[in-house]
Amino acid sequence: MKIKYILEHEEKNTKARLGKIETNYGTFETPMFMPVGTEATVKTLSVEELKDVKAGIILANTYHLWLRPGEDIIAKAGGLHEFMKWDGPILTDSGGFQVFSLAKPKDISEEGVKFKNHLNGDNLLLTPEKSIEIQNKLDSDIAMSFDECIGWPASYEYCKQSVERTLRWAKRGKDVFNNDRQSLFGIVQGGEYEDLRKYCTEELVKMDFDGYSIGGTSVGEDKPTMYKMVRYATKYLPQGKVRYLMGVGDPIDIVENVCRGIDIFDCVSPTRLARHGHYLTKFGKYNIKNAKNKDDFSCLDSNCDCYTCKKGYSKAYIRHLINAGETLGARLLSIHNIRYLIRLTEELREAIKNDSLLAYREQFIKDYYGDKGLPYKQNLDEIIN
RNA sequence: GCGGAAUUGGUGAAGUGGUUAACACGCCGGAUUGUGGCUCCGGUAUGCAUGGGUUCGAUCCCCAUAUUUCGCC
Repeated sequence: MKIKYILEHEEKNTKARLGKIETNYGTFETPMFMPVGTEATVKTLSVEELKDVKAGIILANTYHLWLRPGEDIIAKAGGLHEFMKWDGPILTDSGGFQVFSLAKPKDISEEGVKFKNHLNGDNLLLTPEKSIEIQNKLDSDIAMSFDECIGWPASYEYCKQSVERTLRWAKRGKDVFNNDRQSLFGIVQGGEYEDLRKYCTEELVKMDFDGYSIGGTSVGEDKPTMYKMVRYATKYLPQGKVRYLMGVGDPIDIVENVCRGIDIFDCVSPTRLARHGHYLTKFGKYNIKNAKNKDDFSCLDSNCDCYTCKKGYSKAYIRHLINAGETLGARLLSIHNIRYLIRLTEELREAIKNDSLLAYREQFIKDYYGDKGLPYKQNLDEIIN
């Protein structure tokens, strides 16, 4: 079956929504943070650990799995769930972000995008049809349309033609889509221009996707710009379908965008930060490598319910592991960071349920930024109206 | 005991008779957003073994001392 989004409650004072999504591999509540497992693994975590941090769904990457080990191997294994032994929901990204991060403008054409396989130098062409075909074989629960993710800033003219292309690519992908057990999302592009975001959203809605996501964010723009881009899309999206904001995972961005009507987020940050020795807490982001942690035998965050903190692994020990390049360090911090972000969405759900999201947001900012205050000018108007 | 060579920051080391002593590692900070997994960006010797001397000026030249190291007896 396709996924089913059930809207349970709309927060009274903001655009936030409480809901749940039913899939073939279980139901999860939204808003939800989705850890990234590019190579069919959330880096350093076992599936038991993923369950333990209460991940409702994870993301895997079409581009990477296409190159290695190849979608046919995964299909032969019985699909991605069976291959990686994860029995929860999976969303596959289409490769659209690699258009932004790996391909050069000259490699992008109407047909698709040329890539160079870094493993053996092969020239590869990824097209909307190919991306969908791969995702159909991977058998994830949610497939993403192949879009053109552009950087920021981008001119109106470039965004406009890019939106048109993304819409044509969305249509081409939808036409060849062939997997009853899988759902397909459209991706809203349009840069920072409201009329383009609106147009793109409305055209995608006409095509009737199973859910919608917002792309082209966290590509270098400032926060207020990102929040506007989000609002330009959520304004025109149907209430009965799920909204997924791609690539966003700074804690404040999760809070702000939940307020603007987003249901799902994904981001590499908790695992990448972990590998580089950073950890998140209610009171901000910290660097475990700082010399002051050398003999600090307290845990990362005494209020945290993650395995790392409950077990009582100390800052001094984790600092040592990170400095020594031991993978357990990255793993303990990844568990902590992912749990932090998922717990953040749990708290947001609770606040939505109680219609107290604005107060929660206020307190979050106070705790996380302290005396420094918000690093940007807030616009409450956007959240409320 | 005799003779040679060496001595530059936490480490390995470049280097020059004349403003800021290269580079690398480490260390100390910071960055990281639909992940091309050890990446990127900063900072980090007021001093070149010690004491004398030559010189307008010495880390660089000379002498002595110390230490290390090699060879010979």
